[in-house]
Amino acid sequence: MSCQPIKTEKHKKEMMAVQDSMDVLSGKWKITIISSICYYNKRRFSDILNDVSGISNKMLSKELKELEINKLIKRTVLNTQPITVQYELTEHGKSLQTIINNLTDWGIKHRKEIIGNNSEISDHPESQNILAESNI
Amino acid sequence: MSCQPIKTEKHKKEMMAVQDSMDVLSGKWKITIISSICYYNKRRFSDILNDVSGISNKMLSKELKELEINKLIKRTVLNTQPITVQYELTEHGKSLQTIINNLTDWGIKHRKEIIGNNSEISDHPESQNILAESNI
DNA sequence: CCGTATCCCCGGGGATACTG
DNA sequence: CAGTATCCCCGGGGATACGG
Repeated sequence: MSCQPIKTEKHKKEMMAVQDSMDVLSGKWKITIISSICYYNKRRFSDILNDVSGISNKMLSKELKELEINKLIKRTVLNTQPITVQYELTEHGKSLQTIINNLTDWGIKHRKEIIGNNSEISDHPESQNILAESNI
Repeated sequence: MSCQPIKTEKHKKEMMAVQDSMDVLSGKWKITIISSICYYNKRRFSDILNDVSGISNKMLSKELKELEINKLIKRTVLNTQPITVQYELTEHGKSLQTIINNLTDWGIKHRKEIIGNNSEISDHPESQNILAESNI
């Protein structure tokens, strides 16, 4: 176990890196917004507003701005009447695609997992409510 | 473009899956907590408290409970004096390892990216402050 | 050591209305 | 359509103290 301190150093760096990611990606709607833009390639403000269920225009505007500052998305004003605005991932933003895909796959898997486990615990339909606040 | 509706259906499902993931993983500290447990394999309450800089015992307790309800982590009380509690990933929780690793890699990449872009914009050291609230 | 309970404050964030 | 401004409320979450 003499290698423990070295392992710990490594883990600390890994933890810091995760924190760095979360500084940019946490926030109630960021990941979902990015997913919308990612899957549709180019997406307008009002479209994202629909994609991300529950978000307000105020929050969408705010989070888009933050993502833009962090160079993850690019904002383009189109010469339409009335004006529309298009959002797309930057090259750097596109490096998140893997993560988005993983999260998508995991979401599907998780849904199955939870439903499966619940029916193991009890057959009562009411027990479905146990799944922790999955519909805030 | 007659395939557009089909594509849209697919994207909607993908978006829903991401939302499902985020229902469980969002929350100010969840991902970082999971990372700590993931990298150290088994981790005690007080250790996680140290790993996740800034978190309070109240929040750690709360988020751990939620993760446990969602079957991502397993809680074990050890017969030590005084009592200690150990957390580890469940099998289902381990399926997040890929995502954690990706987030770690991306964090490192992102840090380089932002510093790089900033020095392109300006040589002034003060411009470092532009990086959006990366140290809340 | 591992939490829970209590107090309390601030700001996240919704609803609505307005401008370019 | 895209976004900003204003108002306002509720609960997230910190600090502290205590119990098992």
